[in-house]
Amino acid sequence: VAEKRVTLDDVARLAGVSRATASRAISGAGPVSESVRQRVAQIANEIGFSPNQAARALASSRAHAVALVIPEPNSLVFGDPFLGGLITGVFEVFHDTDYQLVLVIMRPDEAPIKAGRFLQASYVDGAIVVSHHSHNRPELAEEQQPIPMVYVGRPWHMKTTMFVDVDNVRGGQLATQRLIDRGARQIACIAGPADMTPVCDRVEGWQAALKQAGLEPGPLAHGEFTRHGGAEAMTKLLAMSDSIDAVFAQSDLMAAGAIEVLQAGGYSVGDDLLIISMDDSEVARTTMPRLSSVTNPAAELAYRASRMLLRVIDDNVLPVDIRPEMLEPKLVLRESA
Amino acid sequence: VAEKRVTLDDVARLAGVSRATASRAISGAGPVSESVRQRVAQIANEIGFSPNQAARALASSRAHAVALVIPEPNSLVFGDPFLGGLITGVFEVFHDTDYQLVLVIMRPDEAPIKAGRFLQASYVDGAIVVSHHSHNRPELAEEQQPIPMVYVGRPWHMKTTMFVDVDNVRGGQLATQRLIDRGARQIACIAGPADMTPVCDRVEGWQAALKQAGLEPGPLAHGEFTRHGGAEAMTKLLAMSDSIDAVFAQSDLMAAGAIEVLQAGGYSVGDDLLIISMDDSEVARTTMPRLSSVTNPAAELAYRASRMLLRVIDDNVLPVDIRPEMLEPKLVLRESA
DNA sequence: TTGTAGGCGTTATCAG
DNA sequence: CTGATAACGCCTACAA
Repeated sequence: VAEKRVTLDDVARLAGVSRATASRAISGAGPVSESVRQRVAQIANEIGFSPNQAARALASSRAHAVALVIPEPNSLVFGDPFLGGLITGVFEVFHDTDYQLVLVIMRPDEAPIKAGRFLQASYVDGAIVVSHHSHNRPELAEEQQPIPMVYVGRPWHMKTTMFVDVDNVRGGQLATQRLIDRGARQIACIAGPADMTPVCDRVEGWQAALKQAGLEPGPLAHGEFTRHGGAEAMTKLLAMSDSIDAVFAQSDLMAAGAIEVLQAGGYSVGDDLLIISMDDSEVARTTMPRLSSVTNPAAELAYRASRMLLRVIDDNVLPVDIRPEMLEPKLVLRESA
Repeated sequence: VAEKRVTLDDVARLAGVSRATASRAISGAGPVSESVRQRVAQIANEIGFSPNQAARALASSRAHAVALVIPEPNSLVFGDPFLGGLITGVFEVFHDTDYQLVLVIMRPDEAPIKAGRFLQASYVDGAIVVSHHSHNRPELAEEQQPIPMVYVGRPWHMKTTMFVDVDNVRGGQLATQRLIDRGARQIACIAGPADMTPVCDRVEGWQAALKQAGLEPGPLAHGEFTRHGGAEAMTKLLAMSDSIDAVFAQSDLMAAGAIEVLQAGGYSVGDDLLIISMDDSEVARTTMPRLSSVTNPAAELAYRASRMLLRVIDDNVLPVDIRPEMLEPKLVLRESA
């Protein structure tokens, strides 16, 4: 377990070249003759050399790693299909690069200092931040950090243009309009936490669609982006009004929770009462009835965010030259509405 | 974005002490007078110093990071409740330590070299490996790596004692016995990939219970540990025999897939045909009917594995002095069997 | 308790 | 194209 590590010196000595040359040959930077490159590669392989990342990072002042920061509790991270798709997508992109992806999950009860310091510690060359709430985590603001940061979901303070998002206002409109088209008159909304921009935007879209149709805004309830949060919100809504005929839920998981409550209450979902959600994840296809849903393209957002970050840290594009990217949501119809 | 980094030298100078003293004060190692410690801390905080991890790692030859290695495709990782619970649990433990957890997801199509080199690159001080298949990934064998490795799930080659697992043979028995007790006579098994020890163990338990009850072994079908894998396996089983009256599915997700197939085929699950699974995750509580399931305590396994690793890398316990830990599975009854 | 000095394994800047 | 040589920022005996 404790054999002496093989270093670049060993490779250089055995290959009969200087350490500098061996370094160039292995890192692929700088000019090296083809014969030397091959010999060095051969030897490195034989003796099982792998460059010490710490030394490399120290000397080059590049960590060859990026962080994916999620300021949410663990259980939420691994239960939510949107976050799952996002994480998967980001991993997918960085698998094909030289960067190691480090998943940083911040608990709400955790001192801001830990993640803040992490980002400042030359541990990573850049970061992607998702699910950003407003009030907490000031250390996640771009101007606080020495490394480039890309946000998934429009940040509250628009000092940065480095973000990707789906057009959530439009998403809320699309969903609500569908309910209106199906003849619903009192349309409620199950929203996520009120301190996230996507949540506010979707509420705005919901209100806009209702207004345009000349309908009164229905009741609104906020909750966590979980099955349980959706169930609780639905319970609240039923207590607020007894004439709801449709619900716009802001995530598939919340809709699934709401459906359970509705069915327990004797409603026939998709019939007495319509429901439509947002995400269009796997979950939308496994509820009964299956959910009509507005897309929230996790994989595409992940791809765009990753590319955006790589443009800055790899291709030296300046952050000020980056334009935000906005994706169009689409309506996917199934049995629930 | 590009201000000069503040280093330990800056702190030392401003505090009027040597770099060595500043280092001791900040890392908390070695003797420092209380007054100096406070002054240094104060200054460090004022000028926003955070130690460069690369330099620290290089000098101390400790990365202050550990890896959680999962040799499965992304989609499987973020869809499976057992893996989700495991990851969550491991994060939970390391949140409270000084170690940064790095999640390493290996794709099947990925060159072994990438992960292997990663583990050798002094990137991490230890690793936890889960979901280990037999044929692939020789680089995940402990003797191949210079760092301590703990396995979740008994490894194929028993050269190491550093593993934690649930008693899968017992789990298979418990599940199958329940079906027998309910009066089932032809009991099929939906198993995970045949190259994983937990899968083989559960099959063994299934067979043992049947044999002891004097029943013929029912049909067996392998598949991926996914909803889809379970559905496919169930389809195969139905083609193999038309008198199955119960199924032991090796994961909740597989059982959920199987249920869909059965219901589409007109079976009344929990009535005509009993089904029982293993994991006892959230999924078991959201299928219709809800699943009877044998526990596979992800959080507890995560906790034990993490502690085991910490004993070796933090408390200098020798790997040879580590005993494997085996958890007892329990039967949880619901409507499906 | 504190300071001095050497080294951790690479990369990068120069000459040659 | 190659080889010295100096960083990179911190830790850690060792000596004071």
